[in-house]
Amino acid sequence: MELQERFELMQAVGEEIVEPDQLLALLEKNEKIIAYDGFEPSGQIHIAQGILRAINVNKITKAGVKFKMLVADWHAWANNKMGGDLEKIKIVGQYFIEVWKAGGMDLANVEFVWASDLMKNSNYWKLVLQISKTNALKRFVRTAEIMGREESLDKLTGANIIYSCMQTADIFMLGAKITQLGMDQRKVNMLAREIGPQLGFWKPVVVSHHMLMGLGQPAPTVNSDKVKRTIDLKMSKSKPDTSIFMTDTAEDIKRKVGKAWCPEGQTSENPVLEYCKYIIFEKFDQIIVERAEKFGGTVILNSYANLEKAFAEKQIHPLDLKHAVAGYLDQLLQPVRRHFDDNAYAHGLLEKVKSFTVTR
RNA sequence: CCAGGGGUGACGGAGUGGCCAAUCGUAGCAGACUGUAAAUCUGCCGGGUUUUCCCUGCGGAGGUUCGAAUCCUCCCCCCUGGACCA
Repeated sequence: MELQERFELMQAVGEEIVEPDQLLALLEKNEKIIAYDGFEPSGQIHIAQGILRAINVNKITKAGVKFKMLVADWHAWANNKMGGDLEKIKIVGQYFIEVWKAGGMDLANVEFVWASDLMKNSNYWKLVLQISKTNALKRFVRTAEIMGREESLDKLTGANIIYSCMQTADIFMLGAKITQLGMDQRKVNMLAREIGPQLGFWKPVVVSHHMLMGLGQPAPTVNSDKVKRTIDLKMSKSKPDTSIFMTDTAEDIKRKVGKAWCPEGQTSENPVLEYCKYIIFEKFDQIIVERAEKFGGTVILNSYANLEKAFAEKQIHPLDLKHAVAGYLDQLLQPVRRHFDDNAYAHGLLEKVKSFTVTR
């Protein structure tokens, strides 16, 4: 594949790339490149981590980059997920892997890595310590948003500081020249760029993907910072009715999409349109919106741009669009549901995960 | 370790011996209204399938009292300042 084409695939993934010319240089070397993303097993997995993650991984592996999916069990433990119960976290991690395997990800160049295995290497903890020594405590505190935490000395624990150092160490232990996580993870990735060379490693290229927004009404805009806003809006499993889980039933999807925030004619911060753009048009060539004759009959939109234009001009009513979106999402989730129905191992995992209480 | 302040339901935050399952706000849920959602209005919002009924309950364990979220004792945790350590 041509260099330019590979670069464009990466650009399609990166809402922000630091820095593009360094990415280009990296691709140009034509050596084996590893990109990674990490996940705290913290409850049910939603479509942003499932479908969107698969779409992006597929682009990256298509560009000739190997992808490592880090199951961050110890990180989740440090961050007190699943009540801080490592055994539960590991079960959730196994469930995550089952979802990914069934969720349309091309696995040929994907490797699943458990954090608890990664850190069996004693160099891991040596590196964590080295990293922790590079900066004043304050600097690590400022990365709190990667854990979904406030930058508050009262609320963070020592484990949260270790977490930041671990996540930085992960990059180098995995050999990741590209960190390909969500926009909410940029602070640690930036830290890694800064201290990688100091510790004799490389400066990873940070390719941050878009964060899918939740279905609920967006909070009023408090700060103008774009990254903060993204994080405010992002889909969160702690609000179950504003995120669609990978194993939701058709009824769940209908209900959740039906309740979604979707002002007529408004194209910004509109989750229903956003899912069309980032998911449905990535998977289908067109969206068929079925409508009663009195509302104009069925229409076919063959690109997101056309849909957005029609919606802005109020030619497409939110309710009709919602029906269509729910249908397409349901189609995409069918194989996952089927896997969890047919496979006894996967089914058992899901039942367990559903029985666990999610903690923030 | 010492002194002072504090721990209340998903969160914020009242209540300081009976009228407290616990004011109020937010979130959540249900309904009404809009061809969606939102806004607005109404109801619910610890559990028991209805209840003027029962159970659980205000950090934990005991105690005083006819009666405790409210008083006492011990313990745990958090905050502020200090001591100790360096």
